[in-house]
Amino acid sequence: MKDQDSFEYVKDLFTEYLLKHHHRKTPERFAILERIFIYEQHFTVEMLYNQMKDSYRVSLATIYNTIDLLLECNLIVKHLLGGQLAQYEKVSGLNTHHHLICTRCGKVKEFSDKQIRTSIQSKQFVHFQLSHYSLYLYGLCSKCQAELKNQK
Amino acid sequence: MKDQDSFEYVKDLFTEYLLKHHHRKTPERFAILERIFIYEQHFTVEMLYNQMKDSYRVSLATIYNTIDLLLECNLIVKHLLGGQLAQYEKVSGLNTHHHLICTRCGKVKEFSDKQIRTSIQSKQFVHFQLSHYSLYLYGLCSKCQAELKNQK
DNA sequence: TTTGTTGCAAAACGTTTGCAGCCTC
DNA sequence: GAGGCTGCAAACGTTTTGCAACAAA
Repeated sequence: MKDQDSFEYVKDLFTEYLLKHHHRKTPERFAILERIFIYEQHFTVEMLYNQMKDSYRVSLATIYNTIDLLLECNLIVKHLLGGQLAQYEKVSGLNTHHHLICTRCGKVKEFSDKQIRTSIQSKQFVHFQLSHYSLYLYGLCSKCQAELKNQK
Repeated sequence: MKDQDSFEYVKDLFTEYLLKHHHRKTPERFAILERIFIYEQHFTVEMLYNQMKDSYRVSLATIYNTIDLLLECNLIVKHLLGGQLAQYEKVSGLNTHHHLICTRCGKVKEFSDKQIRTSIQSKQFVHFQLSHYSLYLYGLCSKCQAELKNQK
């Protein structure tokens, strides 16, 4: 059995999805998927575009196209955190985490809390079929707290 | 003591913020604030711009400017839910709610759950000063569930 | 009087779209 | 061979910016 976070496993899932929905298995799509699964942190389309120049050059249109497919099959999630660009993140197995976002410098930090996870996941909805969720906590990071203090 | 959700109360808070930060108390800013606090649901800049034509015409630049100020003093919150436009919402007192978002039709519904609220609000952070948070649950609304079923 | 704010229009920005040619299937 | 996919560039729509005129302090 393959490791659920390995590229091979994810590649299989994506292949299966493409076949099922009669989409084509193009080399561009797999090159993009491969690059995405290297990121440990959030990534943007711009990062992907610039950093793939050396390995397998693809157009922005293709990147957006592929990202849509990956979102549809839940291999990545999209975060709109207020900056210019949308941020994306690979979905890695079981550990859903939450986000701390500094409203001053925009820095994003992840954390995980079992009690919060449980309270959300145990919630039952009558008319809603939950697939995933995002929790964003806004506030000031330690650095910005210190800087604001010094300004006074 | 004024009702915490009344326009007069909110106006006072905004005035105080403007004075404290040496911003000017312009009629445009209060006209925008007044219109915003009529909305019971989310609103967009476009809605604000079109609907203020009759009462007090302001430019888009001024609307964006004022919205930034209202965000800074936590009288409204911003939601980036994936559509073209950013959505905003007035902050009304104590009842923080959460959002159910249909990934197919984009419809947004609110709900509130005490256990979820408590688990989030009781969380302590060492290096982070929490100001507010947003929880978005993605999935399929009942209508889209039915429509997908019929397609098969 | 000073200078922050406004309205207007142009610019900027990420993202989407149209289209001819290519390459899966 | 049919038609989905790609790259390119133009288009799109929201948001930001520059600037002269205005008005709050």
